[in-house]
This record gives sequence, C-alpha cells and structure tokens, in this order.
Amino acid sequence: MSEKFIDNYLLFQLALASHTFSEEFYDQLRAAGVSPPKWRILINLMDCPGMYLTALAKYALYEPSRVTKLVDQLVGEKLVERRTSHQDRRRVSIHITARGLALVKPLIVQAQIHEASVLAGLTPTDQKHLKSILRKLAQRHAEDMQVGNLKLVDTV
Amino acid sequence: MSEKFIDNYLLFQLALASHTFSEEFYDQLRAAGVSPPKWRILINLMDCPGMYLTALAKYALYEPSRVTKLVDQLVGEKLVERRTSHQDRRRVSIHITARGLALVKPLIVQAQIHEASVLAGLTPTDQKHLKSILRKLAQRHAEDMQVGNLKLVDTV
DNA sequence: ACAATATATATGATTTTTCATGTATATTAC
DNA sequence: GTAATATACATGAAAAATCATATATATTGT
Repeated sequence: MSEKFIDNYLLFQLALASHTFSEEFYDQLRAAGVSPPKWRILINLMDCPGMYLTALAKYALYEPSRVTKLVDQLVGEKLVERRTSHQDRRRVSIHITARGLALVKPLIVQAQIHEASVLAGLTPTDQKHLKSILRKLAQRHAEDMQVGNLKLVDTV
Repeated sequence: MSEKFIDNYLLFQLALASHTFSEEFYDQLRAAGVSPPKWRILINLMDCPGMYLTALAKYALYEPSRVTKLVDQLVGEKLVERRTSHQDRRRVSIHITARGLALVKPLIVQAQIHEASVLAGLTPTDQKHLKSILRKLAQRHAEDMQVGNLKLVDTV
C-alpha cells in the first residue's frame, strides 16, 4: 500500500482517466473504421459547422498544421469541405458534409451509451460533482487559449 | 449559449482538462530539456524502481514497443539501465540511475508547485471531490489492464 | 520429455505527428 | 499609400509512434 507520487498527482490521474475511457471508446470507433483524430474533428464540426481551421484546432486540441492534414484526408473522403472566407481570404472554414454527418451521427449514439457506462461506476452525487468540476476546469482552457472570444465561423 | 455535445461529453471534458494542464507543465519540462515521454517513464521508475518493461508500459500508458524505444534512449543518456531477470530471462527490469534521479527530483518539486496552482482554481471541497472521484475511476484502469495483480518488479 | 502454445521484449517498415519555414492576405504605423 | 508587421494556413523534412512480425524463453498438455 506504499503511496506512490503518481497515484495522487492530479495530472497523472487526469491522464489516466482520460486514457482509460478514451481507449475503450476508440476501440468502438476503429471497429467502425474511423480513426480517433477523425472522430475528434468531425464531432467538433458537428457542434459548430463552418468553424475556421484555427478555431477547430483549438477545440479539437490539435496543432493547426496537423488539422490541415487531417482536413486534407477528410476532404478526400468527402466527409468535410473547405471554403475560403470572403471576409478574410486567409481563412478557411471547414464544413461537414451530409456524408460526414451520416457517418458521425450513429457514433454519437454509441458515445452516449459508452459515457453512460462509465458514469454508471459512480454514485449520482459523484457524477454531478465530476461534471461540475470539469466544467470549472474547462474555463482555464478557454482563458489560456483565448477560445472564448475567438472568431469561430464564417458569418456571411 | 447553445449547448454543444462536446461540452458535456465526459471523455472530451477529461481530455480537455488533461491536455490543458499537462501542456502547461510540459512547457516547464521542455525548458528543462526533458521530453514529456521521458518524464513519464522516469517518474514511474522513481515510484517503482526495477519495474518490468511491460508493467512500466501499463503504468506510463504507452505501448510496450514504444517503451522499448524510450528505454533505449534513456539508457543512451545513462538515466536508466536494463537488467535481465534471472527468474524469467525474457523479462527486463528497468532501473533508474543516480543520474536519472538527479534529473527527476527537482522536476517533482516543480510538478507539485504546478499541481497546487491548478488546484488553487477550485474550492477545497471541489479539490477533495475531484481527487476522490479520480481515484475511483482509476480502479477501472486497474481492472481493465489487470494492473492490480501484475508482477511489477524483479524480486531477487 | 516433447510438441504446442503463450508470453516478454525487440525490430523494422509504415504511418503519424511535429517543427521550421513558406506563401498569401490582412492590419498597423507612418 | 506604402512599408513593416502580424495572422492564417500550407508544406516538406525530420522525429516519433504504431503495427505487424520476429526472437527468445516459459508454460502447458500429453
């Protein structure tokens, strides 16, 4: 029972929880032929269609140059498309296609079922506390990344 | 204020929290010339010296073949060493060297200071709840991975 | 004891990811 | 209006990570 540093170190505890449950779900994703990075891009575009590439990168937690390449692939599969902004011709807004939606929608259902199975391991009180605390922690990301006041989409 | 799927999806909330705070600390690590994967290996060996490679992989959340390569590098830097087990000659136990300890110890202090700064954003009650819930969630990893009854070290 | 199977780690090819830099457009300062 | 700077995204070389498989040793069943 010797107490290890790791076991009470918040960053490790968060990484462990995130890793454990994400890998569980990623197995389901891969079975459906979707790589985890593609899922992360598609689900963010579902929530916020037409997001600019940079905003998408911040929300999906990837570097912009990586998102460029992921989008290249997704465009090749006709799951998303690029549109150059007319307001600012440097910017590219990314749109999920009907095909992309058709792929991602059933996965959202699976994700919700899986999430429920994870939460089922906690008491209802713990469930509420966890979500509430994670929301508070998320505000720090918004501040650090200036995600809050970021221009997200191409409003024509 | 439209509620997005992502913002209330546990796996994303966990990934976001983990990513945000880990990246904060990784900046400090890189400033000290230590890559995040090397830190993860070293800190786990600090907690449990002589761990077998497979056990180390499970605790550090990496695939065994990746740990082989990380250990190769760390051996090259004389931060760890490999020892073949006499009980089971397939197994390799990894030991942190004095040089490795000297490198990692000050980083632990930095990690604790950083962790405190993260927790400072929460009320004491939330802090307690968060750690307690994350411990409960960690049990699932132990079960899934059979980390609990795994033979960890080379007991000579 | 022997064959068949399983486990621990390593290896090398392939794929991903990162890092530094390039190109185009926009913004700011003068 | 022009030069200087900043921003958005893309590109390509380099580094890292993954995947399938190899090798060595252990374990199991007969």
